[in-house]
Amino acid sequence: MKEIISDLVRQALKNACANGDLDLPYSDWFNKIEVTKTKDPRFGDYAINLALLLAGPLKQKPRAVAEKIAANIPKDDNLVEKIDIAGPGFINFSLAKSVWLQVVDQIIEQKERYGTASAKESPKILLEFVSANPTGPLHVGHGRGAAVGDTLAKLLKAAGHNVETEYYVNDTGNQMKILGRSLLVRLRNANGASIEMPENHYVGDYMIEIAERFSQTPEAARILSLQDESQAVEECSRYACDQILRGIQEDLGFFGVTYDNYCSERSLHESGAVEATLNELRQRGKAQEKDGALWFAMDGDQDEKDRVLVRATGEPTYFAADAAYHWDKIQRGFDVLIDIWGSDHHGYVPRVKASMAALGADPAMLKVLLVQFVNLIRAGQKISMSTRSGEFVTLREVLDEVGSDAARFFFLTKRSDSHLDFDLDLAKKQSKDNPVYYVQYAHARVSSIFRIGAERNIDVRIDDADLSLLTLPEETELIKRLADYPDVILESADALEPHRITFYLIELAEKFHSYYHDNRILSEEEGIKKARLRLVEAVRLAIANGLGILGVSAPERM
RNA sequence: GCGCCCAUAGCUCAGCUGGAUAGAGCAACGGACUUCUAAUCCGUAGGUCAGAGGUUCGAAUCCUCUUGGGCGUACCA
Repeated sequence: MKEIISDLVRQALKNACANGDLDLPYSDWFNKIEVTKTKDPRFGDYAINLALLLAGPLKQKPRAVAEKIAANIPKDDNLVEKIDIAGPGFINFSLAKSVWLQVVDQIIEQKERYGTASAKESPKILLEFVSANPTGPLHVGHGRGAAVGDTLAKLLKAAGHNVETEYYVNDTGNQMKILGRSLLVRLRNANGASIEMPENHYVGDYMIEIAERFSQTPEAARILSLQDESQAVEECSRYACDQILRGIQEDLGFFGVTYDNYCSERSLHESGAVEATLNELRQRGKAQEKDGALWFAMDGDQDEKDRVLVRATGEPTYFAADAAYHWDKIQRGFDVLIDIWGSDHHGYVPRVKASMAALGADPAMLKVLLVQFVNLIRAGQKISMSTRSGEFVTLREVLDEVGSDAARFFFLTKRSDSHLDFDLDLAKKQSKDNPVYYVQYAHARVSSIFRIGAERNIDVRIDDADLSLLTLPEETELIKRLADYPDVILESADALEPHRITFYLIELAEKFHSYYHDNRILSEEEGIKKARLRLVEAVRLAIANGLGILGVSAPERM
């Protein structure tokens, strides 16, 4: 919808330049046309502030500039009902009624495609999220990352972007060794030994289950008889990692999250990608030996200090693998890399960007979304969580309690960069307090109107509806909100802020519930009935599409 | 110490990338069910946008400082 306005203004600028009304200092003003929705209906539907921006460079009064722009806007009564100049120099547009009515037709025609932009060829985006270490089950914090990531992927696709999703599996390194040793100890103890679990090892219940399952395989017996301790640890590690990763995938599947690709850290080592990256850094003079280790040389103020790539023991650090991983992403042909990380990793961002710069890539390619922690609230109290003691609430537990729909929706009720209080009691509540039900209920209500109508042998076909019968102000208002949907998709995709969809849906549902309450859809009057049915069907489609992006179901009845 | 993020109604949060008189929802108070689902709706009240400067036509939004929270600051991942 905003595109319509900006097209008009672009045309107006062109005309004004041609006829000498305006002497534009820069041609790129054409791109500075920013159309905003107005807050107050007195200011029309949309507004531009271009005259205020141009006033300075043109050395003219904003209102005078506005007059000149407005005078050059092509007249089209089917499009624009009214143009006003207001306040310090805003140009306000009121669109013609017919434009709004067409929105309804458009939604009915496009159905699930409404709000989606046509696919673009480039840039290629790689979206990496969750990537939790396969050392234990996902906890709620990962759940938030999963909800944000998966929704963002759907959102970017809807906005026409070319995006792939990926999970990076840290299946090597110290933590994997500790994991393997944790399993080996359990295995041996299950076979009569009584070894104490070393400090900082994985003691969670899930490890007991894995050990029990493992001990029933012939593999376990073979490993127990191995003389080579490190090989036994290695094999245990692989088994545990495999089992845990499978569990993670199961939980994610239950949460409606799937990936286009999994990338294994071990494979980066085995394929020589890590070594190649280190060599490249050496050649470029960005990696130097010191104190027996290989250090990454940080340029200027990229990061606080140099970082180790290869330990004195000869083992590469996580950073080395991650530098290789991001380099690998670039070589796979991706133009934009989006990583979603827990906010506790924020200090890591400059490091990875520096590694990209050192390899000759543009660090701006990488956009890191930091997702803040989740506090679980029950009965008004925070549930304390600490990873160290193993006292964390798993994603699965939350899903089992509140369901995937409520969980996904709740994770997206806040911007990802602020802390989220997740109220378990609220998420289960079936009332207006709970925004998930509120939005889903709007969808179910529309569905039920059609269902009931059909049951009562009422003609509920909407193909021949005459929308001009929609004369109530709240009907126009509802349509205007529907018309916002494509803009919301584009803008939230652009800002990488999926939570905007959530808020949009709540507002749309509010408008619908209010309209529904005051007006009978299955009206006695045939024409009005059809027009209203067509309108609410459009509402239903918009809600279904929005919920689809959130990965939340749109039930026919509740 | 240094760095990153955050601070908006009693509570939980929006605020469309610097625009016009800062908005919702809870909670509080007062109303609406013979009707297509009351899992809903309508109304009232609630603010020094943490504080102080600065930038400009214009600031919750940008810059500096202060205060108060979260996180980070490993040859861990």
